[in-house]
Amino acid sequence: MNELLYYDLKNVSGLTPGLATQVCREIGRRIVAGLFPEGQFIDDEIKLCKRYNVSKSVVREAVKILVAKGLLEVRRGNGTRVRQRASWNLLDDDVLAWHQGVEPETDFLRKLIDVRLMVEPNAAFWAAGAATNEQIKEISKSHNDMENAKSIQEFVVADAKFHRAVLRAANNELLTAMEGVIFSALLSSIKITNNDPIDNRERSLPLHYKILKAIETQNKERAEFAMRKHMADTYERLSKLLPELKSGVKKM
Amino acid sequence: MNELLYYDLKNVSGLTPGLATQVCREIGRRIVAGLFPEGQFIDDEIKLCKRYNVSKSVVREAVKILVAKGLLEVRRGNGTRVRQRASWNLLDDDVLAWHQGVEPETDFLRKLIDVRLMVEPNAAFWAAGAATNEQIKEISKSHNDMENAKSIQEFVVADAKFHRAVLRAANNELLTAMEGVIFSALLSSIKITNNDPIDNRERSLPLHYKILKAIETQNKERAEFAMRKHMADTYERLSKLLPELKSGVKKM
DNA sequence: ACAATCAAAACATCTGATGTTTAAATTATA
DNA sequence: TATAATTTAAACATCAGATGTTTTGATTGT
Repeated sequence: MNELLYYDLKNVSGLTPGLATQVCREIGRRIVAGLFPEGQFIDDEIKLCKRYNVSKSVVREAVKILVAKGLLEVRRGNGTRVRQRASWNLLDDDVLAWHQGVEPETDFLRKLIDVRLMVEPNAAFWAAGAATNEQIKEISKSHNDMENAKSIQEFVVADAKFHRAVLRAANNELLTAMEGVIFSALLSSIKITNNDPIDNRERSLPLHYKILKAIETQNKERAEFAMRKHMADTYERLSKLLPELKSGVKKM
Repeated sequence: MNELLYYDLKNVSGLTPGLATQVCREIGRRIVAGLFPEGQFIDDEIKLCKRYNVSKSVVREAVKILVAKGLLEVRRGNGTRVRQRASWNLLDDDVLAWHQGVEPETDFLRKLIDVRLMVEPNAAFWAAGAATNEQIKEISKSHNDMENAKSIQEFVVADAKFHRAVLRAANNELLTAMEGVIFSALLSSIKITNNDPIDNRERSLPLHYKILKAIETQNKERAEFAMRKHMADTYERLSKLLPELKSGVKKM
């Protein structure tokens, strides 16, 4: 399970979470894992206190967080129930992180990649037009880290940081707020390609290099095209291992 | 301020929010309005209790929610500070709603529209391929409501619901999770075009009709094109009133 | 100067009391 | 019997205050 890696990328590994956060994650993971049918009531506050050995205030804070993320709905005097998945804040970092604990669902992975396909080529386009030297350096550094990675995990982390750097370079904070989608898609993908005989690095490194160069030379169209090419390649590689993935995908 | 309208669209107007939610919104609005420089400490729990006349547990729950939305960062023994804007969950419904209370910032509106431009044409494309009869009916109904709207507000609400219906019809819950971006962009736009002599309805209704028809006839490419056309038109109309808007926009 | 100690500020957690709301069970009535 | 009013139990909401832990910075001693 790559949830921890996800949190690493988010730089939240440093601070020790309080009890409320811990309980929140515990419950959140269960919900995302699909242990509760939509609309089902969860245990009441008192039972949750006993189950997790914490006081009522801790439970209440944990529940409030989950309500804020759209996973729970509290009705006074009635109880607390799990909201339908369509109401979840699926772009929330925690919610995406909790998906990492579940067996990668092909359908969800496809949706993640579809969103990447919508967002990232455009992000590359704008990055080529707007990136600062600082931001280009960040992209370049990540590319370097990909080349020098000594393990699959190191490679994935560098890969994620590369794409995050491109997103950030587009200078649109709404795009930056979507970086979780990329992390989630990458971490899910790696579970599948891990055992792939084809070398992930050999194939994707040159594609990343083209993206980097296009952004460095401020060639917007080429940056967009290179990113789209890379996405398509990712899609294709995954589809070979997961034939179900291909349905409904827009072709280049 | 259209924050209330935003919440209406989200169907959260029904349930009365508890004190924690109220305090959370109060503080959240101030943060989004930019009343605190990034990194600034907010009042400590005790002061917040006094200021809002609530108990400590209420304040703590409110703060926990704001932490969950990325607006605040709590450090034990130290204090609670406002995180940098780049860390906010800008796609969170509340965070977007709170933006409605602020004077519409041209720069942020441009970013909102840029994201719409990335997402919605693709959503229309997929909707044309995957929409159920139920979903098409929803789109059609919204289009009807746009035609019959008796006030600007009614028109905007119907417009928002049209676009939401298209998003939902794409059958990708990650896209649905972005509907807030559309609401926010629409509500901000209306503040600008409200005084526009050009009739908003006359110009955008036929464009919406084309989108609807393309989805009904399952013509993906045409649906995408029609949506892109509509977005471009919106952009153009806004740009006439706000010349600053045009910078960095990708042309069709 | 430098290091160890101490104290104040601020958040974290626990406990238990009391208020409100909801839904369901009960009772009263037509 | 069917319906309306009432009561009650369950569950969340809020408050108050006690105690613990962490951080920062001031104090103190070498």
